[in-house]
Amino acid sequence: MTTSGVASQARFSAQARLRALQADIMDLILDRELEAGDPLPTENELAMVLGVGRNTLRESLKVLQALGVVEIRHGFGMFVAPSNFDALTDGLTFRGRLSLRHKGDEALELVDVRQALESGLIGNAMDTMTSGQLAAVEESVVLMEELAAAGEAFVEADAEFHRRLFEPLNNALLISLLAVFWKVYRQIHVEVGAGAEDLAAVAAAHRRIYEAVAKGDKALAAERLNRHFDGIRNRIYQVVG
Amino acid sequence: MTTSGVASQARFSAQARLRALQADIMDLILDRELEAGDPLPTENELAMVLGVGRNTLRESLKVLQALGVVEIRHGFGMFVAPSNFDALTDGLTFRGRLSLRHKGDEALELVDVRQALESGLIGNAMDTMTSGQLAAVEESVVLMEELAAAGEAFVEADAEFHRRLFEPLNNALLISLLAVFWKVYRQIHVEVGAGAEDLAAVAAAHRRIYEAVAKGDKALAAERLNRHFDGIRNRIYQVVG
DNA sequence: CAAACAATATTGGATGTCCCACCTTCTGTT
DNA sequence: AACAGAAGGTGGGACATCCAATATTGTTTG
Repeated sequence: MTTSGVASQARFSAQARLRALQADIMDLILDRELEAGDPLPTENELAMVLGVGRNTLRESLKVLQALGVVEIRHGFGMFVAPSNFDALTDGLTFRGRLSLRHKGDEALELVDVRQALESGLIGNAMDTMTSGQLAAVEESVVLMEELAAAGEAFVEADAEFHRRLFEPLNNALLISLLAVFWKVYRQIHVEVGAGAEDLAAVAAAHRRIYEAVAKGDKALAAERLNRHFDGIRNRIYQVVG
Repeated sequence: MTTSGVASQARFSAQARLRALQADIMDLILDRELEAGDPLPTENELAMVLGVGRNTLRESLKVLQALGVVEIRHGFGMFVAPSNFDALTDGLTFRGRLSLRHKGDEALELVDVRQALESGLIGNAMDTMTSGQLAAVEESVVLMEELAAAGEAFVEADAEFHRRLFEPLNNALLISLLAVFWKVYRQIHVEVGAGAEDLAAVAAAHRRIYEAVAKGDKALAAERLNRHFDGIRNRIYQVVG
């Protein structure tokens, strides 16, 4: 039933045929019960099996690579890939930058979703957070404060803070999504050139969030996360007027 | 600074070059201040400008199409596209199906994220929900009940219920993400072949959610949404357990 | 004059072929 | 035994060529 011949004469639109080809490749992986890391047939072999030209096949393969389905290693082969959300990052970043030229709607929507995820899940994360994980969060706060005192930006420490905050949930998909939103926001932020922010104030806001988490006060932690995101949202507002 | 020559001799990895080409195309769109719906140069022209072969360019364009950045219309041209998350859907669906062959981790993670978004945002949605929107939600409930009474599955009505629930937030990105998670879950569900579920019970669960929303009780609505997702999670457990 | 039809130009869709770049593995020498 | 180099196989990339779809233009026809 699967691996339905894409090469059949069907009068599908071009886009539908491309997606059908992608589906056929994915079905082939599932049919052969390949797992992450397993090798796929060579390009020529796949093109033969699926009944399409090599260039056509490559177009689909590159899409699947971007989707994190396959990993392509030059001179070695193609393999079933572990999760990868780089593609989503790129796409959303572009959307966000494009929207900033107008009303910034998409950029704001992105912040809204990230806020919903973080403030909505902080309670769950606190439920299973170990003392070691809590210490790691504070470590990020301290690093941010040190960098702020030195007048240096702390993009990486900021990202690390949020990542560690939700590590206890043990949800790779969530971590990936948050990373995507973080990267997109950061790119937009760079684009906007908002370099004049108060580093110390940002670091302090993160410490307040940490303190609420350390106290075990879920409502307060969610509230302070919301305040943090309000600040981010305001920065975007300032740019798009 | 933008549109850096990808064709330069740099010894980047193949994947990095592909992504650089994609970035160049997106930069070109931003540099020329094109907006959604505006036409892009032809394939040949773009290949010329970016200094790559047409097949190489096409591979990048297909990726951008999958990411919802450009829209390609056979025989007409290429245009800056409106948002499109079909690609994300496909990739996540594949991941979920693949994970079901083992422990189902990714499928469960997906449900967790969807649950976090819905139960975390239901309060915000209720804040701005109009009476008309509330009526639309009930309409979906009634439809589900009718279909359940007739013994028919109500996949579409179920999806519509959740979509309408969060329409008040006016966040296209969120709606898209929820739609993605819904489709992925549905595909996994079909794959799993869990057809023997109690339609009436599912419809009743949705009515209880609606009633909590109608009463304006945010905590209760969130609680009942959580119960609903617990049921979904259990169904996945039954399959992979 | 207007509507319907047909020819054409333009654009993307697809394939085959050729050569290059990269990685692994084998093999032979030291 | 260890290292170096050769060899084979893989994906990367560029053309050239033809196919297919769409919109436009021009002609025909009522």
